[in-house]
Amino acid sequence: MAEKILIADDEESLVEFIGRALKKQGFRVITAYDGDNALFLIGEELPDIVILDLMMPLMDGWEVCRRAKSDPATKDIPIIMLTARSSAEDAVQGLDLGADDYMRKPFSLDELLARVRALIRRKKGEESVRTIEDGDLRIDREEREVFLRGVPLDISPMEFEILELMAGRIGRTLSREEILKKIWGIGGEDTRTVDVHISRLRKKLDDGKGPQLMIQTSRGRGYRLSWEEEQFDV
Amino acid sequence: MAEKILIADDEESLVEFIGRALKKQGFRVITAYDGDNALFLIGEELPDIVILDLMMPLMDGWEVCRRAKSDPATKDIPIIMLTARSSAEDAVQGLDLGADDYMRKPFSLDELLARVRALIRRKKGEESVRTIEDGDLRIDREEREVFLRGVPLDISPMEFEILELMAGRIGRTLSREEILKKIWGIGGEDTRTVDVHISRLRKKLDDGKGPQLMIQTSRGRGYRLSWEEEQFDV
DNA sequence: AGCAATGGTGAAGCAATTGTGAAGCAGTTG
DNA sequence: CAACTGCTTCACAATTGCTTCACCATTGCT
Repeated sequence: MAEKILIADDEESLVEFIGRALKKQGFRVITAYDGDNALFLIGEELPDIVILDLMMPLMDGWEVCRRAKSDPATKDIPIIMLTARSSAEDAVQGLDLGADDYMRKPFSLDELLARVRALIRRKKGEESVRTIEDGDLRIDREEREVFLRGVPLDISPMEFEILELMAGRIGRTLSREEILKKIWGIGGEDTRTVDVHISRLRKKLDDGKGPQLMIQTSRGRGYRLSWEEEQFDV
Repeated sequence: MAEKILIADDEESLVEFIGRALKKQGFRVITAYDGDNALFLIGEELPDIVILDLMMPLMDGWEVCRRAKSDPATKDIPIIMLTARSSAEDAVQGLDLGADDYMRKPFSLDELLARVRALIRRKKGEESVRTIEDGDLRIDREEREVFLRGVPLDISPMEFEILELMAGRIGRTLSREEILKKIWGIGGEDTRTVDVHISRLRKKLDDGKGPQLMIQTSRGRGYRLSWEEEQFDV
Protein backbone atom coordinates (compact mmCIF):
# COMPACT_ATOMS: atom_id res chain seq x y z
CA MET A 1 0.00 0.00 0.00
CA ALA A 2 1.15 3.52 -0.72
CA GLU A 3 2.76 5.33 2.15
CA LYS A 4 0.64 7.82 4.03
CA ILE A 5 2.16 11.23 4.59
CA LEU A 6 0.87 13.92 6.91
CA ILE A 7 1.57 17.51 5.98
CA ALA A 8 1.03 19.94 8.83
CA ASP A 9 1.39 23.63 8.14
CA ASP A 10 -0.88 26.61 8.50
CA GLU A 11 -0.10 27.96 5.07
CA GLU A 12 -2.78 26.20 3.14
CA SER A 13 -1.37 27.02 -0.24
CA LEU A 14 1.95 25.50 0.69
CA VAL A 15 0.24 22.37 1.96
CA GLU A 16 -1.66 22.09 -1.30
CA PHE A 17 1.52 22.55 -3.23
CA ILE A 18 3.48 19.90 -1.39
CA GLY A 19 0.47 17.63 -1.29
CA ARG A 20 0.03 17.69 -5.04
CA ALA A 21 3.66 16.88 -5.57
CA LEU A 22 3.57 13.98 -3.17
CA LYS A 23 0.40 12.56 -4.65
CA LYS A 24 2.08 12.61 -8.03
CA GLN A 25 4.80 10.49 -6.53
CA GLY A 26 2.17 8.00 -5.54
CA PHE A 27 1.86 8.77 -1.84
CA ARG A 28 -1.34 9.14 0.08
CA VAL A 29 -1.60 12.57 1.67
CA ILE A 30 -3.44 13.80 4.72
CA THR A 31 -3.28 17.35 6.01
CA ALA A 32 -3.58 19.46 9.12
CA TYR A 33 -3.54 23.21 9.44
CA ASP A 34 -2.75 23.53 13.11
CA GLY A 35 -0.68 21.70 15.68
CA ASP A 36 -3.59 20.39 17.62
CA ASN A 37 -5.02 18.66 14.64
CA ALA A 38 -1.63 17.47 13.50
CA LEU A 39 -1.03 15.67 16.75
CA PHE A 40 -4.50 14.16 16.62
CA LEU A 41 -3.95 12.84 13.12
CA ILE A 42 -0.56 11.42 13.97
CA GLY A 43 -2.15 9.36 16.68
CA GLU A 44 -5.24 8.53 14.70
CA GLU A 45 -3.87 7.78 11.26
CA LEU A 46 -0.39 6.60 12.10
CA PRO A 47 1.09 8.12 8.93
CA ASP A 48 4.36 6.81 7.63
CA ILE A 49 5.97 10.22 7.57
CA VAL A 50 5.12 13.63 9.00
CA ILE A 51 6.11 16.94 7.48
CA LEU A 52 5.74 19.42 10.27
CA ASP A 53 5.93 23.18 10.26
CA LEU A 54 7.49 24.72 13.31
CA MET A 55 5.08 27.60 13.59
CA MET A 56 1.45 26.75 13.74
CA PRO A 57 -1.59 27.91 15.65
CA LEU A 58 -2.83 26.12 18.76
CA MET A 59 0.33 24.11 19.24
CA ASP A 60 3.72 24.69 17.73
CA GLY A 61 5.74 22.12 15.91
CA TRP A 62 8.16 21.53 18.73
CA GLU A 63 5.38 20.59 21.02
CA VAL A 64 3.75 18.33 18.46
CA CYS A 65 7.07 16.66 17.86
CA ARG A 66 7.81 16.23 21.52
CA ARG A 67 4.47 14.67 22.18
CA ALA A 68 4.52 12.41 19.18
CA LYS A 69 7.93 11.18 20.17
CA SER A 70 6.93 10.56 23.74
CA ASP A 71 4.10 8.22 22.81
CA PRO A 72 5.44 4.74 22.18
CA ALA A 73 2.79 4.17 19.55
CA THR A 74 4.00 7.05 17.39
CA LYS A 75 7.57 7.61 18.38
CA ASP A 76 9.03 5.75 15.43
CA ILE A 77 7.22 7.83 12.84
CA PRO A 78 9.83 9.97 11.10
CA ILE A 79 9.26 13.70 11.25
CA ILE A 80 10.63 16.32 8.89
CA MET A 81 10.62 19.74 10.46
CA LEU A 82 10.07 22.87 8.43
CA THR A 83 10.94 26.31 9.65
CA ALA A 84 11.02 29.83 8.40
CA ARG A 85 13.79 30.70 10.76
CA SER A 86 17.30 29.82 9.96
CA SER A 87 19.14 29.81 13.21
CA ALA A 88 21.22 26.79 13.87
CA GLU A 89 19.73 26.70 17.32
CA ASP A 90 16.33 25.77 16.01
CA ALA A 91 17.78 22.90 14.10
CA VAL A 92 19.53 21.64 17.16
CA GLN A 93 16.45 21.95 19.26
CA GLY A 94 14.32 20.24 16.65
CA LEU A 95 16.68 17.34 16.37
CA ASP A 96 16.93 17.17 20.13
CA LEU A 97 13.25 16.57 20.27
CA GLY A 98 13.64 13.66 17.96
CA ALA A 99 12.88 15.16 14.57
CA ASP A 100 14.47 13.03 11.92
CA ASP A 101 15.21 15.68 9.39
CA TYR A 102 15.09 19.41 9.15
CA MET A 103 14.50 21.91 6.35
CA ARG A 104 14.58 25.65 6.17
CA LYS A 105 11.95 27.64 4.39
CA PRO A 106 12.07 28.53 1.62
CA PHE A 107 13.10 25.14 0.41
CA SER A 108 13.31 23.41 -2.90
CA LEU A 109 10.44 21.10 -3.54
CA ASP A 110 12.78 18.62 -5.12
CA GLU A 111 14.88 18.53 -2.04
CA LEU A 112 11.87 17.93 0.15
CA LEU A 113 10.75 15.10 -2.08
CA ALA A 114 14.22 13.65 -1.97
CA ARG A 115 14.23 13.68 1.79
CA VAL A 116 10.81 12.10 1.96
CA ARG A 117 12.02 9.36 -0.34
CA ALA A 118 15.14 8.95 1.73
CA LEU A 119 13.12 8.44 4.89
CA ILE A 120 10.77 6.05 3.14
CA ARG A 121 13.76 4.18 1.88
CA ARG A 122 15.30 4.04 5.31
CA LYS A 123 12.07 2.73 6.71
CA LYS A 124 11.69 0.28 3.85
CA GLY A 125 15.22 -0.81 4.38
CA GLU A 126 14.29 -1.77 7.87
CA GLU A 127 10.99 -3.27 6.96
CA SER A 128 11.14 -4.67 3.49
CA VAL A 129 13.75 -7.24 3.99
CA ARG A 130 12.35 -10.24 2.30
CA THR A 131 12.42 -12.36 5.40
CA ILE A 132 12.16 -11.71 9.06
CA GLU A 133 14.03 -14.26 11.09
CA ASP A 134 14.15 -14.58 14.81
CA GLY A 135 15.13 -17.70 16.57
CA ASP A 136 13.22 -20.62 15.12
CA LEU A 137 10.79 -18.38 13.29
CA ARG A 138 11.12 -17.34 9.68
CA ILE A 139 8.69 -15.15 7.81
CA ASP A 140 8.95 -14.85 4.07
CA ARG A 141 7.24 -11.62 3.14
CA GLU A 142 7.34 -12.21 -0.55
CA GLU A 143 5.80 -15.63 -0.49
CA ARG A 144 3.72 -14.80 2.55
CA GLU A 145 4.81 -17.93 4.26
CA VAL A 146 5.74 -18.64 7.83
CA PHE A 147 8.08 -21.35 9.01
CA LEU A 148 8.47 -22.46 12.58
CA ARG A 149 11.50 -24.70 13.08
CA GLY A 150 11.47 -25.27 9.34
CA VAL A 151 7.89 -26.44 9.32
CA PRO A 152 5.55 -24.32 7.22
CA LEU A 153 2.57 -22.95 9.11
CA ASP A 154 -0.86 -23.03 7.52
CA ILE A 155 -1.74 -19.44 8.18
CA SER A 156 -4.50 -17.22 6.78
CA PRO A 157 -3.78 -13.84 5.17
CA MET A 158 -5.09 -11.85 8.10
CA GLU A 159 -3.17 -13.92 10.54
CA PHE A 160 -0.09 -13.40 8.44
CA GLU A 161 -0.48 -9.64 8.63
CA ILE A 162 -0.72 -9.70 12.37
CA LEU A 163 2.17 -12.06 12.83
CA GLU A 164 4.30 -10.04 10.44
CA LEU A 165 3.54 -6.87 12.35
CA MET A 166 4.34 -8.41 15.68
CA ALA A 167 7.40 -10.27 14.51
CA GLY A 168 8.88 -6.98 13.34
CA ARG A 169 8.68 -5.77 16.90
CA ILE A 170 9.36 -8.76 19.04
CA GLY A 171 9.16 -7.93 22.69
CA ARG A 172 7.15 -4.79 22.18
CA THR A 173 3.56 -4.59 23.37
CA LEU A 174 1.07 -3.58 20.71
CA SER A 175 -2.36 -2.38 21.69
CA ARG A 176 -5.47 -3.53 19.89
CA GLU A 177 -5.81 0.01 18.62
CA GLU A 178 -2.39 -0.03 17.05
CA ILE A 179 -2.99 -3.35 15.43
CA LEU A 180 -6.34 -2.25 14.08
CA LYS A 181 -4.90 0.95 12.69
CA LYS A 182 -1.89 -0.66 11.13
CA ILE A 183 -3.69 -3.59 9.57
CA TRP A 184 -7.30 -2.60 9.04
CA GLY A 185 -6.37 1.00 8.28
CA ILE A 186 -8.42 2.43 11.08
CA GLY A 187 -10.50 1.33 13.94
CA GLY A 188 -11.62 2.40 17.31
CA GLU A 189 -14.87 0.58 17.75
CA ASP A 190 -15.28 -2.07 20.31
CA THR A 191 -14.86 -5.38 18.62
CA ARG A 192 -13.43 -8.72 19.50
CA THR A 193 -11.86 -8.96 16.08
CA VAL A 194 -8.25 -8.68 17.10
CA ASP A 195 -8.73 -11.02 20.03
CA VAL A 196 -10.15 -13.71 17.84
CA HIS A 197 -7.30 -13.53 15.38
CA ILE A 198 -4.80 -13.59 18.18
CA SER A 199 -6.53 -16.58 19.61
CA ARG A 200 -6.38 -18.41 16.29
CA LEU A 201 -2.76 -17.44 15.83
CA ARG A 202 -1.87 -18.79 19.21
CA LYS A 203 -3.18 -22.19 18.33
CA LYS A 204 -1.12 -22.27 15.18
CA LEU A 205 2.04 -21.07 16.85
CA ASP A 206 1.91 -23.83 19.39
CA ASP A 207 3.68 -26.79 17.90
CA GLY A 208 4.40 -28.34 21.24
CA LYS A 209 8.15 -28.42 20.63
CA GLY A 210 11.23 -26.42 21.55
CA PRO A 211 11.16 -22.92 22.92
CA GLN A 212 7.65 -21.67 22.44
CA LEU A 213 6.90 -18.57 20.42
CA MET A 214 4.05 -17.01 22.26
CA ILE A 215 1.75 -14.07 22.16
CA GLN A 216 1.56 -12.76 25.65
CA THR A 217 -1.36 -10.75 26.91
CA SER A 218 -0.59 -7.58 28.72
CA ARG A 219 -3.86 -6.94 30.46
CA GLY A 220 -5.28 -3.57 29.58
CA ARG A 221 -2.43 -2.79 27.21
CA GLY A 222 -2.27 -5.25 24.38
CA TYR A 223 -0.33 -8.19 23.06
CA ARG A 224 3.33 -8.94 22.73
CA LEU A 225 5.17 -11.54 20.74
CA SER A 226 8.05 -13.20 22.49
CA TRP A 227 9.85 -16.42 23.06
CA GLU A 228 8.91 -18.42 26.05
CA GLU A 229 10.90 -17.33 29.04
CA GLU A 230 12.19 -19.37 31.86
CA GLN A 231 9.75 -19.14 34.68
CA PHE A 232 11.05 -18.87 38.19
CA ASP A 233 8.83 -19.80 41.02
CA VAL A 234 9.38 -17.33 43.77
CA MET B 1 -2.15 12.25 30.51
CA ALA B 2 -2.01 15.96 29.82
CA GLU B 3 -0.14 18.02 32.34
CA LYS B 4 -2.16 19.87 34.95
CA ILE B 5 -1.39 23.54 35.41
CA LEU B 6 -2.56 25.77 38.21
CA ILE B 7 -2.98 29.46 37.45
CA ALA B 8 -3.24 31.60 40.55
CA ASP B 9 -3.95 35.28 40.14
CA ASP B 10 -6.67 37.61 41.37
CA GLU B 11 -7.19 39.20 37.98
CA GLU B 12 -9.84 36.88 36.68
CA SER B 13 -9.64 38.10 33.12
CA LEU B 14 -5.93 37.42 33.02
CA VAL B 15 -6.46 33.95 34.41
CA GLU B 16 -9.06 33.29 31.76
CA PHE B 17 -6.74 34.54 29.09
CA ILE B 18 -3.80 32.41 30.10
CA GLY B 19 -6.06 29.48 30.79
CA ARG B 20 -7.53 29.51 27.31
CA ALA B 21 -4.09 29.62 25.74
CA LEU B 22 -2.87 26.72 27.83
CA LYS B 23 -5.92 24.61 27.13
CA LYS B 24 -5.33 25.13 23.45
CA GLN B 25 -1.88 23.72 23.94
CA GLY B 26 -3.45 20.65 25.37
CA PHE B 27 -2.89 21.20 29.07
CA ARG B 28 -5.43 20.74 31.81
CA VAL B 29 -6.00 23.96 33.71
CA ILE B 30 -7.15 24.66 37.23
CA THR B 31 -7.46 28.11 38.74
CA ALA B 32 -7.33 29.98 42.01
CA TYR B 33 -8.08 33.65 42.65
CA ASP B 34 -6.39 34.04 46.00
CA GLY B 35 -3.32 32.71 47.72
CA ASP B 36 -5.18 30.68 50.25
CA ASN B 37 -6.97 28.75 47.62
CA ALA B 38 -3.85 28.46 45.51
CA LEU B 39 -1.97 26.79 48.31
CA PHE B 40 -4.89 24.50 48.98
CA LEU B 41 -5.07 23.43 45.35
CA ILE B 42 -1.35 22.88 45.14
CA GLY B 43 -1.62 20.42 47.98
CA GLU B 44 -4.86 18.92 46.85
CA GLU B 45 -4.39 18.59 43.11
CA LEU B 46 -0.63 18.29 42.89
CA PRO B 47 -0.47 20.18 39.58
CA ASP B 48 2.54 19.71 37.34
CA ILE B 49 3.24 23.42 37.16
CA VAL B 50 2.06 26.48 39.05
CA ILE B 51 1.80 29.97 37.61
CA LEU B 52 1.66 32.22 40.61
CA ASP B 53 0.97 35.91 40.89
CA LEU B 54 2.91 37.71 43.57
CA MET B 55 0.09 39.90 44.72
CA MET B 56 -3.07 38.17 45.77
CA PRO B 57 -5.63 38.52 48.52
CA LEU B 58 -5.49 36.37 51.66
CA MET B 59 -1.95 35.21 51.06
CA ASP B 60 0.66 36.67 48.78
CA GLY B 61 2.63 34.72 46.23
CA TRP B 62 5.81 34.69 48.25
CA GLU B 63 4.09 33.02 51.10
CA VAL B 64 2.37 30.50 48.88
CA CYS B 65 5.67 29.72 47.24
CA ARG B 66 7.51 29.42 50.50
CA ARG B 67 4.94 27.08 51.94
CA ALA B 68 4.63 24.97 48.83
CA LYS B 69 8.39 24.60 48.73
CA SER B 70 8.58 23.66 52.37
CA ASP B 71 6.16 20.76 52.08
CA PRO B 72 7.99 17.69 50.86
CA ALA B 73 4.89 16.60 48.97
CA THR B 74 4.83 19.70 46.80
CA LYS B 75 8.33 21.04 46.83
CA ASP B 76 9.26 19.62 43.47
CA ILE B 77 6.40 21.28 41.64
CA PRO B 78 7.87 24.02 39.46
CA ILE B 79 6.52 27.51 40.08
CA ILE B 80 6.54 30.42 37.67
CA MET B 81 6.19 33.72 39.50
CA LEU B 82 4.40 36.67 37.97
CA THR B 83 4.79 40.18 39.22
CA ALA B 84 3.69 43.64 38.29
CA ARG B 85 6.77 45.16 39.82
CA SER B 86 9.95 45.20 37.97
CA SER B 87 12.63 45.54 40.55
CA ALA B 88 15.43 43.06 40.29
CA GLU B 89 15.04 42.55 43.99
CA ASP B 90 11.72 40.84 43.55
CA ALA B 91 13.17 38.46 41.07
CA VAL B 92 15.95 37.57 43.39
CA GLN B 93 13.62 37.11 46.28
CA GLY B 94 11.29 34.97 44.21
CA LEU B 95 14.05 32.71 43.05
CA ASP B 96 15.44 32.54 46.55
CA LEU B 97 12.17 31.18 47.75
CA GLY B 98 12.52 28.41 45.27
CA ALA B 99 10.49 29.73 42.35
CA ASP B 100 11.72 28.09 39.20
CA ASP B 101 11.11 30.93 36.83
CA TYR B 102 10.08 34.49 36.99
CA MET B 103 8.17 36.86 34.70
CA ARG B 104 7.34 40.50 34.85
CA LYS B 105 3.93 41.86 34.00
CA PRO B 106 3.08 42.80 31.40
CA PHE B 107 4.50 39.78 29.70
CA SER B 108 4.22 38.22 26.31
CA LEU B 109 1.87 35.29 26.24
CA ASP B 110 4.16 33.48 23.88
CA GLU B 111 7.02 33.83 26.25
CA LEU B 112 4.96 32.50 29.11
CA LEU B 113 3.92 29.53 27.03
CA ALA B 114 7.51 28.95 26.05
CA ARG B 115 8.57 28.92 29.68
CA VAL B 116 5.79 26.57 30.63
CA ARG B 117 6.88 24.23 27.88
CA ALA B 118 10.48 24.53 28.95
CA LEU B 119 9.60 23.49 32.48
CA ILE B 120 7.43 20.65 31.25
CA ARG B 121 10.24 19.53 29.02
CA ARG B 122 12.71 19.66 31.84
CA LYS B 123 10.39 17.62 33.98
CA LYS B 124 9.71 15.15 31.18
CA GLY B 125 13.38 14.89 30.56
CA GLU B 126 13.82 13.77 34.10
CA GLU B 127 10.85 11.47 34.04
CA SER B 128 10.65 10.04 30.61
CA VAL B 129 13.69 7.92 30.81
CA ARG B 130 12.57 4.56 29.67
CA THR B 131 14.00 2.65 32.56
CA ILE B 132 14.63 3.34 36.20
CA GLU B 133 17.53 1.38 37.59
CA ASP B 134 18.70 1.21 41.13
CA GLY B 135 20.82 -1.55 42.47
CA ASP B 136 19.32 -4.87 41.52
CA LEU B 137 16.04 -3.30 40.51
CA ARG B 138 15.14 -2.36 36.97
CA ILE B 139 11.84 -0.86 35.88
CA ASP B 140 10.96 -0.66 32.22
CA ARG B 141 8.36 2.07 31.94
CA GLU B 142 7.53 1.38 28.33
CA GLU B 143 6.87 -2.30 28.67
CA ARG B 144 5.70 -1.88 32.23
CA GLU B 145 7.92 -4.61 33.48
CA VAL B 146 9.91 -4.94 36.64
CA PHE B 147 13.04 -7.00 37.06
CA LEU B 148 14.64 -7.82 40.36
CA ARG B 149 18.11 -9.30 39.96
CA GLY B 150 17.21 -9.99 36.35
CA VAL B 151 14.11 -11.95 37.26
CA PRO B 152 10.86 -10.53 35.91
CA LEU B 153 8.31 -9.81 38.60
CA ASP B 154 4.70 -10.71 37.99
CA ILE B 155 3.23 -7.44 38.99
CA SER B 156 -0.24 -5.96 38.49
CA PRO B 157 -0.80 -2.57 36.85
CA MET B 158 -1.69 -0.84 40.08
CA GLU B 159 1.27 -2.31 41.86
CA PHE B 160 3.45 -1.18 39.00
CA GLU B 161 2.24 2.38 39.38
CA ILE B 162 3.04 2.42 43.03
CA LEU B 163 6.42 0.84 42.63
CA GLU B 164 7.28 3.17 39.79
CA LEU B 165 6.35 6.15 41.90
CA MET B 166 8.36 4.98 44.87
CA ALA B 167 11.33 3.82 42.85
CA GLY B 168 11.63 7.29 41.38
CA ARG B 169 12.11 8.57 44.89
CA ILE B 170 13.99 5.89 46.68
CA GLY B 171 14.56 6.77 50.30
CA ARG B 172 11.83 9.35 50.38
CA THR B 173 8.75 8.79 52.51
CA LEU B 174 5.46 9.08 50.66
CA SER B 175 2.22 9.50 52.53
CA ARG B 176 -0.91 7.57 51.63
CA GLU B 177 -2.40 10.87 50.55
CA GLU B 178 0.37 11.55 48.12
CA ILE B 179 0.19 8.10 46.67
CA LEU B 180 -3.56 8.31 46.30
CA LYS B 181 -3.36 11.66 44.59
CA LYS B 182 -0.58 10.77 42.24
CA ILE B 183 -1.98 7.44 41.22
CA TRP B 184 -5.72 7.54 41.68
CA GLY B 185 -5.91 11.20 40.71
CA ILE B 186 -7.41 12.26 43.97
CA GLY B 187 -8.37 10.82 47.24
CA GLY B 188 -8.80 11.69 50.81
CA GLU B 189 -11.28 9.17 52.05
CA ASP B 190 -10.32 6.66 54.62
CA THR B 191 -9.61 3.42 52.89
CA ARG B 192 -7.21 0.60 53.30
CA THR B 193 -6.57 0.61 49.59
CA VAL B 194 -3.00 1.80 49.61
CA ASP B 195 -2.08 -0.44 52.51
CA VAL B 196 -3.34 -3.49 50.73
CA HIS B 197 -1.40 -2.73 47.60
CA ILE B 198 1.71 -2.07 49.60
CA SER B 199 1.21 -5.34 51.36
CA ARG B 200 0.88 -7.21 48.09
CA LEU B 201 3.91 -5.43 46.70
CA ARG B 202 5.97 -6.41 49.69
CA LYS B 203 5.30 -10.05 49.08
CA LYS B 204 6.38 -9.76 45.48
CA LEU B 205 9.50 -7.80 46.27
CA ASP B 206 10.71 -10.42 48.67
CA ASP B 207 12.65 -12.96 46.66
CA GLY B 208 14.61 -14.17 49.63
CA LYS B 209 17.92 -13.40 47.99
CA GLY B 210 20.57 -10.71 48.09
CA PRO B 211 20.04 -7.28 49.57
CA GLN B 212 16.33 -6.91 50.12
CA LEU B 213 14.37 -4.16 48.48
CA MET B 214 11.84 -3.19 51.05
CA ILE B 215 8.98 -0.88 51.68
CA GLN B 216 9.42 0.50 55.11
CA THR B 217 6.56 1.83 57.13
CA SER B 218 6.98 5.16 58.74
CA ARG B 219 4.25 5.08 61.28
CA GLY B 220 1.88 8.02 60.92
CA ARG B 221 3.75 9.34 57.89
CA GLY B 222 3.72 6.86 55.07
CA TYR B 223 5.91 4.43 53.22
CA ARG B 224 9.41 4.51 51.92
CA LEU B 225 11.19 2.31 49.43
CA SER B 226 14.74 1.43 50.26
CA TRP B 227 17.35 -1.27 50.23
CA GLU B 228 17.71 -3.33 53.31
CA GLU B 229 20.09 -1.70 55.73
CA GLU B 230 21.95 -3.03 58.67
CA GLN B 231 19.80 -2.45 61.67
CA PHE B 232 21.43 -1.15 64.80
CA ASP B 233 19.61 -1.51 68.03
CA VAL B 234 20.21 1.54 70.11
C1' DA C 1 -25.53 -22.95 -7.31
C1' DG C 2 -22.48 -25.41 -4.12
C1' DC C 3 -18.37 -25.67 -1.44
C1' DA C 4 -14.48 -24.38 1.31
C1' DA C 5 -11.79 -21.03 3.44
C1' DT C 6 -11.67 -16.87 5.79
C1' DG C 7 -13.13 -13.09 8.61
C1' DG C 8 -16.23 -10.71 11.98
C1' DT C 9 -19.75 -10.65 15.92
C1' DG C 10 -22.31 -11.50 20.14
C1' DA C 11 -22.57 -14.02 24.18
C1' DA C 12 -21.05 -16.99 27.78
C1' DG C 13 -17.59 -18.03 30.71
C1' DC C 14 -13.07 -17.14 32.83
C1' DA C 15 -9.49 -14.99 35.21
C1' DA C 16 -6.97 -11.18 37.02
C1' DT C 17 -7.27 -7.22 39.55
C1' DT C 18 -8.87 -4.10 42.79
C1' DG C 19 -11.43 -2.31 46.82
C1' DT C 20 -13.54 -3.17 51.45
C1' DG C 21 -14.75 -4.67 56.09
C1' DA C 22 -13.20 -7.03 59.87
C1' DA C 23 -9.99 -9.28 62.84
C1' DG C 24 -5.83 -8.98 64.85
C1' DC C 25 -1.14 -7.18 65.71
C1' DA C 26 2.21 -3.58 67.01
C1' DG C 27 3.96 0.69 68.74
C1' DT C 28 3.08 4.45 71.86
C1' DT C 29 1.52 6.69 75.85
C1' DG C 30 0.08 7.38 80.42
C1' DC D 1 -0.12 -3.02 81.76
C1' DA D 2 -4.28 -1.01 79.63
C1' DA D 3 -6.02 1.81 76.24
C1' DC D 4 -5.45 3.80 72.01
C1' DT D 5 -4.16 4.50 67.45
C1' DG D 6 -2.56 3.05 63.26
C1' DC D 7 -0.85 -0.80 60.30
C1' DT D 8 -1.21 -5.46 58.22
C1' DT D 9 -3.54 -9.01 56.29
C1' DC D 10 -7.28 -12.04 55.12
C1' DA D 11 -11.29 -13.39 52.80
C1' DC D 12 -14.57 -11.97 49.78
C1' DA D 13 -17.17 -9.47 46.39
C1' DA D 14 -17.37 -6.37 42.49
C1' DT D 15 -15.41 -5.15 38.46
C1' DT D 16 -13.00 -5.22 34.39
C1' DG D 17 -10.94 -7.15 30.53
C1' DC D 18 -9.71 -11.45 27.91
C1' DT D 19 -10.71 -15.89 25.59
C1' DT D 20 -13.28 -18.76 23.11
C1' DC D 21 -17.25 -20.77 21.01
C1' DA D 22 -20.86 -21.01 17.82
C1' DC D 23 -22.58 -18.90 14.11
C1' DC D 24 -23.21 -16.00 10.10
C1' DA D 25 -21.43 -13.30 6.15
C1' DT D 26 -18.29 -12.91 2.50
C1' DT D 27 -15.23 -14.29 -0.96
C1' DG D 28 -13.26 -17.06 -4.39
C1' DC D 29 -13.43 -21.16 -6.75
C1' DT D 30 -15.64 -25.00 -9.37
